[in-house]
Amino acid sequence: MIVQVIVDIPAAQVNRTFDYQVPAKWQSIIQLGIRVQVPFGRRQLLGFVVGMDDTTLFSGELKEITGVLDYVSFLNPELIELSEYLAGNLHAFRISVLQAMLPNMLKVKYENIFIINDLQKFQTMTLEFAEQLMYGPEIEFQKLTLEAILPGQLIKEMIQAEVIELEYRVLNQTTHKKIPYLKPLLNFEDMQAIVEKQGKRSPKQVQLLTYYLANYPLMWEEAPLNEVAKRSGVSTATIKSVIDKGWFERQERQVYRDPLANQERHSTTARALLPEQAIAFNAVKDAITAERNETFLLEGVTGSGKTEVYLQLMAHARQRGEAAILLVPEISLTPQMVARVTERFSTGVAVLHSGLSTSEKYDEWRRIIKGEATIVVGARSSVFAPLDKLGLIIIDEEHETTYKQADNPRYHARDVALWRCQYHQCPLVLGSATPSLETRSRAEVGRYTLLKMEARVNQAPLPPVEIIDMTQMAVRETSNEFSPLLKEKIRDRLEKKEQIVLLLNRRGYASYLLCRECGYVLECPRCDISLTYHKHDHKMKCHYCDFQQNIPRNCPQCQSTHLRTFGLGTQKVAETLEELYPDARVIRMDNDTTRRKGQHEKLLKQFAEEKADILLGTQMIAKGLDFEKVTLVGVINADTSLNLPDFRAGEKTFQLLTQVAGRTGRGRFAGEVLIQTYNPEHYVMQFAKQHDYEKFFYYEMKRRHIGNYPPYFYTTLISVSSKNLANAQEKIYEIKANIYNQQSSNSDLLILGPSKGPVARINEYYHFQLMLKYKNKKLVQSQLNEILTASQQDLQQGLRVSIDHEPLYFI
DNA sequence: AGCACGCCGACT
DNA sequence: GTCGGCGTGCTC
Repeated sequence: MIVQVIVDIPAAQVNRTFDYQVPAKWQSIIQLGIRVQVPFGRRQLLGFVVGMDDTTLFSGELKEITGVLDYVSFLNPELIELSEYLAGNLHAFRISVLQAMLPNMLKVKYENIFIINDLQKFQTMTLEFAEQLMYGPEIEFQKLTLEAILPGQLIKEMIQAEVIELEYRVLNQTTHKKIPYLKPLLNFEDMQAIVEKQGKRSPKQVQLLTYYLANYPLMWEEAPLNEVAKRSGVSTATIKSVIDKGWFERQERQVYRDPLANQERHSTTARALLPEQAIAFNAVKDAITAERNETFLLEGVTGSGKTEVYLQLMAHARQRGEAAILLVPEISLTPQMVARVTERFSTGVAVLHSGLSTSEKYDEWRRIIKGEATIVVGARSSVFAPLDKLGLIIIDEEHETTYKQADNPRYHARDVALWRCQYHQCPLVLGSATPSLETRSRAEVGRYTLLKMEARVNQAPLPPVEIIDMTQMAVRETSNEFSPLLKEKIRDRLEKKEQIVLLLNRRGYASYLLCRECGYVLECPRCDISLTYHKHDHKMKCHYCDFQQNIPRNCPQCQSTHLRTFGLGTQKVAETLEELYPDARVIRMDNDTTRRKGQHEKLLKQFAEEKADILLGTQMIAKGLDFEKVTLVGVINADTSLNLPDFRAGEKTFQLLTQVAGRTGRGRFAGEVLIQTYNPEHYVMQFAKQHDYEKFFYYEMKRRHIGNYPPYFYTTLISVSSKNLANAQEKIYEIKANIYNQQSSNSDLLILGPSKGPVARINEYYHFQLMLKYKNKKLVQSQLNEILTASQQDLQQGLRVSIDHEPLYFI
């Protein structure tokens, strides 16, 4: 028996399968997708079985697999095929893709250990190092430890003399939670006899037996030990003594770590659908029933009830015995959101999000593998859930950039979903109030089916939006974050005891330290970017590397003491709010205040319970939250993200403004939105004011068309970085020249750059990049693969080359 | 990624 | 003469 294995080394040279022989003892448990231990060179490595073809082209002698790590495969044939497709498409290594598909717990650790075969000889040979060696009870040493203490020569000698031997270990990290169970070994009569005989002696033990007798035959099969103790009112110590007496037996049972164990569940039933909801529901439902691979764009304004449609669609898939995946952005994966799903489906729901521990995630994955969960809700990586019979995938807030992984493999969950739905011949639903231009344009040309929902469930109109021209304000006041109108409205809501949401658009904005004498701006010594002021620990920090320093007293350039922080931060605005409204209770939400796990949730809960009047925050407050007492939304600075050198700046700003505007007017109270901007005439502001996504779409499409940008062109960003500026620069020109030569006949290819990265130097690495815009994917594909293969040698010269398809950030 | 093999300079 | 530097190439 021969299998094809992908080994656990992310490098171009081994980015292919290697054939191995399977020893007879494992032939019955080997299956596709299983993890195995294989000898590779003189090491032992983890590998994934991705093929079971009994023939080999290898001319040498095949080695044998040396271990099997799983008894069930976590990858079905579909996912193995998908990994191949993704690796080729994303210019990533197959092993990286496979790892990205699986919960982290399936990653292994490696240990290189020197085993001592002959302790006596070892001790004599290493006598002069005895003190540092500290021979322990086990006669093993970590490879690195021993090498640090002993000279290489001596180690070599000992290996030669077989005094010590190097062993390569692969350590599986999977653990399974077990809980103790208790099972009586006595029958009813025996137990009765004991109770009578014991009389008043050991009353607690008698109490336990009496409990069993009274409840016969309940719990006479093995039952959870803690449960028995609780119900019978005895301690675990008592139980231990009856086990010792041989009356009972302690057993262990594997259980899943259930992250939702302590949550109360009320069941909900399907709500009646509005006409538009019903049309959307039926369209997708028909596709599910017909097993048709069709992609739908569900374009619904905030509050139009998309979630209800999702729930009913998933219920329909389940009714047919099919599984469904619902992807939501990590930030929207709140307990409320999760509860909404779990309450509708009492069982068989797996929830995957970053709040879970590695082992909890692993257990959720196992439930999916075993078919115990057929509804999967989660963030980006849940798109890989190993469901065998998929009936539907839904991506909520499909325009969100978090669906694209920022580091290798840079997959986009939307593309993965498209592939999987095609494989399963089932529909894909993309939901958003502000779809990405890529998606919306595909709906425009009929590749996706457009379903619109313009009516809101609560019948309330969308809140009126007012644009405030801040250019007038700038001259008049020094503290100009708040326009008079916004100040007045805030005061009004505070008086009415209503709530306020304030958005500080900080993308592309940071507070920096500036010398008022000479204009010097404090910069990171490792990156070409200014340091950001952090108030709570009073330090200047770099947002690209981890550099931080105290605030200097004097200007490093002119020694003047007139240093001042500039720029708008949430802390600063919070202070201003305090000055303006001393009685208002403000909750601040940004990266600093929500970094700790669970903090995000906690702050939102406080606001929901009306323990605060104002919620001030960055983008993270724009999503999902739904508080009916919020009657005013203020955007303090709408334009910071507008002027970024990014062709998606307009799209992202529009999405942000629309989203945050949707935070009000959700309840019985009418809401209102104020947007402060220095670009009041900008089309983004105007369309946001009208809540008109459609008009925005057509306008933005024209701009993209003129600029040859997506969705009219594919884009790929090639970046080179090195500590040596000249090397990086040389390499990027070389890549450009190569592409230029080989693609001379490709008239649809545009090459932009090379240019310095938006931040030219990050952590001592100089960045250069090249943007490719093209229409024919196939023509460019092979070229990019060549670059990836060549990057192996480049790496040895300290050059990092990376390829990013459809980049979302230009960094 | 590691590790071995291999080919040139500075020492016992 | 040998030890050891790290350049090149292979791993079923």
